[in-house]
Amino acid sequence: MRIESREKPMKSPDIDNVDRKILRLLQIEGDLSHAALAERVGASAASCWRRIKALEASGMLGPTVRLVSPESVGRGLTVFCQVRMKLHDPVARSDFERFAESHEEVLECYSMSGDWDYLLRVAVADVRDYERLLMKGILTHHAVATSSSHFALKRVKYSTSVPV
Amino acid sequence: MRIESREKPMKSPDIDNVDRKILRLLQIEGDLSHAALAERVGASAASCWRRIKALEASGMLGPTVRLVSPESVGRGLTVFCQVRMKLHDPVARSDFERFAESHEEVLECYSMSGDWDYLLRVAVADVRDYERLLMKGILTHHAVATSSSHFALKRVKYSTSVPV
DNA sequence: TTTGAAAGCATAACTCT
DNA sequence: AGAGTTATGCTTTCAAA
Repeated sequence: MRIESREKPMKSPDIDNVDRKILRLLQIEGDLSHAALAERVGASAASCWRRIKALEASGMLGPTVRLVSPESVGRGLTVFCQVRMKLHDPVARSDFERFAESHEEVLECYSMSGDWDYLLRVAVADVRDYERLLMKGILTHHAVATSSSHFALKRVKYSTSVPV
Repeated sequence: MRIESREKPMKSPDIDNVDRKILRLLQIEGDLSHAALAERVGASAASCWRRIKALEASGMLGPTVRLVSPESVGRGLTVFCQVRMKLHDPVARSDFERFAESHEEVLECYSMSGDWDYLLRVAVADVRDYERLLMKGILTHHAVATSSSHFALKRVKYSTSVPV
């Protein structure tokens, strides 16, 4: 077997253009019927149904969710919080990760390279609300050393659909 | 009229606990039938149907989407890119914002307070892929001065459901 | 082996009392 | 709020590529 370095390395295993169209469409309009889907991708409804099942089984196609606008529901302030840990052992880390998991106002949490250990995206009502989370939650967590908060002035783009 | 400062300032206008339950459930399971919903929130299916229509009309309840896992589809690398502008006039800003809008690999873009003007979350295949976007896209944009990239090692939490 | 057309069955959406 | 009506989508079967 030779060492290979292709030009186009392959996007993903077992996925053709029809599958790709299905994924693209369902990421935008999750409640499309099989018939409507079939019409748009150029296949039969039954075929679409089978493909969807396969995509679900393979783990590519995830859950159906409805999006709600944070502002309209009183969560108009998004804050990014960089966190540096004082303890780096696995149990401290997983303890902090459980903290992030269990708090519904933190919508995203990433373990990061670089100067900061974690980056959180938080949706709160206002700065008062955020102050509470920071003081009584993040900064008092036994494993965190320090944090830095950055406030969003405007949400320019928010998309849940990853390119396929 | 007196100046008031309530303890519990009101979560949102015209929304009761049943609506809240509906929003919570639909954010997790967007394809729940009205009947299933009715059973879980303690109301009739018809009532749920009416409430959903009202929530949609009010703009609280947004589109239905299906989530796909970025890794399974070859977009496993998440990068946060902080951008500082060299031009701050409205047309330069909106020009950059249109740039973000039009590039499907940038999933989120926020106008930020503090040292950086924008924060982008980008989903790419690998660092080579990111380098292309950075060099041929972001850094060569006429309105940006500089940028700083931060790579996610692991996605600890990703939720699309805002607390209600 | 995978696809498309068709048919029956089940269930959900919407209306009316 | 409840049942009934219409419509839609789900699922299987069969035939063909």
